[in-house]
Amino acid sequence: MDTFNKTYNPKETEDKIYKLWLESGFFIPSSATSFAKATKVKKATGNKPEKKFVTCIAPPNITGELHMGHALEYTLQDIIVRVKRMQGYRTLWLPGIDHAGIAAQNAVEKQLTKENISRHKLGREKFLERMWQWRDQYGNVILEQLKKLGASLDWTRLRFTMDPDYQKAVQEAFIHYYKKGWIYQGERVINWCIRCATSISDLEVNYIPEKAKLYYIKYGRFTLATVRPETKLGDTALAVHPNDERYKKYIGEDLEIETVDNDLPLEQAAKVKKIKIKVVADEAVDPEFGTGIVKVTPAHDLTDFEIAQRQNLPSLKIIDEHGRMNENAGIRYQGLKTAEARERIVKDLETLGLIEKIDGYEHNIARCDRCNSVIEPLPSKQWFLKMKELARFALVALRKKEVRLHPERWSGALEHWLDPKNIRDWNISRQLWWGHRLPVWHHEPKCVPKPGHEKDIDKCIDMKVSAEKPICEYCDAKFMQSEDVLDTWFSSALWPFATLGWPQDSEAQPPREVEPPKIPSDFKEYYPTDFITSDRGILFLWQARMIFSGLEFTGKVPFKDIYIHATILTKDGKRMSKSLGTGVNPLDLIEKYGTDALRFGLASQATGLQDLRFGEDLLVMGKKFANKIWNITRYVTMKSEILNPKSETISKSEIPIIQKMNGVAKTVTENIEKYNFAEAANSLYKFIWHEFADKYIEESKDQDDQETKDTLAYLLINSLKLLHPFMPFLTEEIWSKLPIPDKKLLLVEDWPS
RNA sequence: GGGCAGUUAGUUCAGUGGUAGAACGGUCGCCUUACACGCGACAGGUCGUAGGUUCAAUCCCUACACUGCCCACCA
Repeated sequence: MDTFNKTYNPKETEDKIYKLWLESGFFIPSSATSFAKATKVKKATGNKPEKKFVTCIAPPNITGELHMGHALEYTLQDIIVRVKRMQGYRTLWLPGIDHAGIAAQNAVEKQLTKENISRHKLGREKFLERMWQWRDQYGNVILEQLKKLGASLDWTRLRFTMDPDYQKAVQEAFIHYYKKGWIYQGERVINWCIRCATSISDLEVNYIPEKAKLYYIKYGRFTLATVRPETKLGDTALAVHPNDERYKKYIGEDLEIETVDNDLPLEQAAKVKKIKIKVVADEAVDPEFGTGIVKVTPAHDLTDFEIAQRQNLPSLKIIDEHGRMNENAGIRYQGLKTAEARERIVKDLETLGLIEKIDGYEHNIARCDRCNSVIEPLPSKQWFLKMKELARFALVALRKKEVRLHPERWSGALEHWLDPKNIRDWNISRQLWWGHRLPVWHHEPKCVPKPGHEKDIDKCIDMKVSAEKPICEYCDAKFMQSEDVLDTWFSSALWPFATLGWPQDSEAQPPREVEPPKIPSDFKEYYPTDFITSDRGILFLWQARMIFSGLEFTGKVPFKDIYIHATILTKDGKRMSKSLGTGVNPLDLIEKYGTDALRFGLASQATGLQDLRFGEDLLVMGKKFANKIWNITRYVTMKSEILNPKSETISKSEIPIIQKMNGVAKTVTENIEKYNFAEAANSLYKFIWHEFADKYIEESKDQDDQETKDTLAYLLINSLKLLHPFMPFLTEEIWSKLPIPDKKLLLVEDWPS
């Protein structure tokens, strides 16, 4: 009786098989290994300590939907996980999602805009309700899509970065750093996104080349060039290079210059006002650029801010958080947006003859990574994490090869970023509502001591950092929690251990009076992890920060190997983007070709390159290959009614095709271990199609002896095993139909070695 | 400005110090009892440019060009 149709049909197979896996419980590490132990014939490895393999997922955002980058990433990770599981490791792959602070908040704000509501109108509490609604509605979409991909994740351990336990871990981390003196609050010039109305870190700024005008403005006897004339109103000095012979004699002088009188209202014609401005010397000035003189606007430029700190210059803030000129800009410009103010001031300066010339100029504009608005550097009170020590820890671990990057070249990039010479303190506070609120509490309003405590007013502290809401002991007033939330990446940085129960389950926990019930601790059991893979785009944002966080909080690197996979581009080498219409939806491809074809196609292109130009011909190949295997099975099962998997004599025989098969098994294993997925996939393809099918099957057609039948069975069984990590659905489906006595799921079969 | 990667058949990519490979596509012939999502065959490349090392270079070295990415940001 033929239980096989002529062609393989992924649609009838995939959901059914995934359900079978879930019901088996074998994605849960303990059940997979205990099952294997119970059923396996005792091997030489029987007495050795159990091997573990843990891999760390890059949790997708709650705004996420599966894209090609995910498809590649999770396919490769699943390949590793499935191989390890078959090799008998106790294998954990823990799924989860990230709350994605700014990205998720922007998504919900967009939704609100459509309803004509602003988040401020709604209020923080109501807005957060909407956020949680969003999380419930869309948060798990991508996880469902991961199942379509066949990812063998332990769903009983699903985590979210805002779970109650996770929130505690984040608080613990913040308080720890604070107590160490590594977290501080400071008024500094930071990157401010006008639209998102929050500060952002250096890594969240994109510099995009744009055409602008370079204005040459007269400053007394000098002329200097700027692209932002409106910041002239915030100038507190002029700076030159200390060794610039042209200007040496003016250093330290108070220079009288003519400028526009900004105390006159706009309605009146522009008038000249004379002011004095100091000339300072600073290394940061490039004598070659423009006229070699820089106007210093400490409040609205990062470099100028640093010059001002070195030279002890005052700072004058003239632009507010909404990107408008404030009262310090004078009544003439107050309230104008920066772009309007620029136009206006240029007009005024021209009227007064203070503009020498205007050139075309191309320079880099800072834009928000999340919403593409122009970034306004602003002085702002923010929280920072000192990076010097943390970066040094990570650097040492990298140099000692406690963490390895694959391909190795990425290690250099990471080391460069972590170099104490380059690293800057991390701005970890955000003026958002969605996220982990800082465990920082302010005494508001001011303390009014209760009777008997009048003398203690000096002891009262304005601010406390703690997990619990403090109450003032002198006035009984409750403290108010900081409005700010933490940068999403602060919590993501704790992912590898916070998901495993840190800090509750770790040694770091303070002694308890009553011993808690003994429950197996995931942290003790599964930390540190072995492997993580991700896109190169978050190497600094995420991997770097996980490394130093892991070292700081657990004393161990969070993973041993980082595999940086290729970025998927269109066939023309363009970025895949939904908004540009160049994106490809993996779910459409699964619909058209089947998951296994997608997985195999992607894996066979996963070389060490940094880009992967994606075309559907790969999937055509994968689909044809899936069908080929299906039909090989049909042939083999027609030839013998029962397949004997325990063909010890066959595996050791001199038959050339068997030798080749064993060689391929070795090649595949080695290449997967080296993350040469393409090589592994292609050697399998070549062997199965061109050796097994084209040659051996053709030759076997004239044979009917037992050795031939056993050989066919051996080749098929081992091909299916080796192929399973790449094409799990197809191979499991075939396995379920094979006439093999006492079989279990292919998922937990022994890996050919 | 600094760093990294790539440049091989129509396309996407392998590859090796000594006659250049795969997949997809193309052309021709085959419904051969596992598979037409197949079988058999064919066509198609002075391996980015210019030097150098070598008996010999697509592969090693140097420079250049182009493409892409990352870091820094210069007013």
